[in-house]
Amino acid sequence: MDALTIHEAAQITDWSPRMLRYIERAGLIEPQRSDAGYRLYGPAELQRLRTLRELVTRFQIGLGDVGFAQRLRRDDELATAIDAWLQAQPRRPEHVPAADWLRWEQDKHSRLLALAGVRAEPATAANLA
Amino acid sequence: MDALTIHEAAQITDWSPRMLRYIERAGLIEPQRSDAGYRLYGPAELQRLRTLRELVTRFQIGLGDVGFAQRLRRDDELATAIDAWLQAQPRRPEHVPAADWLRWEQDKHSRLLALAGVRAEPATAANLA
DNA sequence: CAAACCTTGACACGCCCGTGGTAAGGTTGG
DNA sequence: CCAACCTTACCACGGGCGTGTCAAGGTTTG
Repeated sequence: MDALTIHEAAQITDWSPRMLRYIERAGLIEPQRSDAGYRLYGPAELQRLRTLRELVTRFQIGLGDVGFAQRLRRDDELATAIDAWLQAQPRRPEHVPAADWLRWEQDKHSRLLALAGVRAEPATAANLA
Repeated sequence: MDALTIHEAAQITDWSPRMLRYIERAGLIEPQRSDAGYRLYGPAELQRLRTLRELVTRFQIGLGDVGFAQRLRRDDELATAIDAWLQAQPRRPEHVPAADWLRWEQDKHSRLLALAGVRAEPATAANLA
């Protein structure tokens, strides 16, 4: 059997079993189930779990954000509406708004991460998948 | 002067002054400032405030979600990475995952909205902008 | 058959989000 | 000049997020 149980999968992907269930509930990674209902993580799921960790730590985003991106890609009406709204940006010639937002977004975890010494490796977007 | 102060803008867009400042802090709508630093909301900002309200109430999303979409559109590396991750969906033939996620996402506000009697009008995505 | 897993559900905790309020101080206008 | 606005900076508060732990019960395995 090349499918791992939740504890095994957790151990080698550096998540907790709790978080694996949470990630499933968020609709991000839904493993197969055995006849008795046990979660079975195959190689694909394991890889996905590892890259998910990469994603959230490297860009300082939450699982909810990834879920929202998924919803964006699934719900065309939502994507179109948001796109339309964002496109109607007021002409702001030499203002730099992205930086502000980024700073605000990242302030959340800044101290925590500084303390934890988290240092994102310069992995390319391509090798993330 | 066709630019409104924060209270005036709040009143006619049905936000609170507090939320207008919050929205600005989130990098979503940043009005001009007068010499003394007063926020000045022009017609464009007012329209954007109204459609923003439409957006969040109709799709049950948060300001953080809109901000994240904005970040997605601004940060190409992030967009590429997330896209790559989402694209690597495990082949799941007859499973319907989107519904679960949607339900989970919407459970947050369901009771509140039900009580408040919020009823999204079937506005099209196009007329939202 | 007992130990060691697994399941779902619940309680807890600290921090963030959306929101309101208030205080201390600057600006505007009659 | 004073009332009525504006600014930023805080405290508060309910609910969500990310996480751990525990209980009650079913499953797998030596």
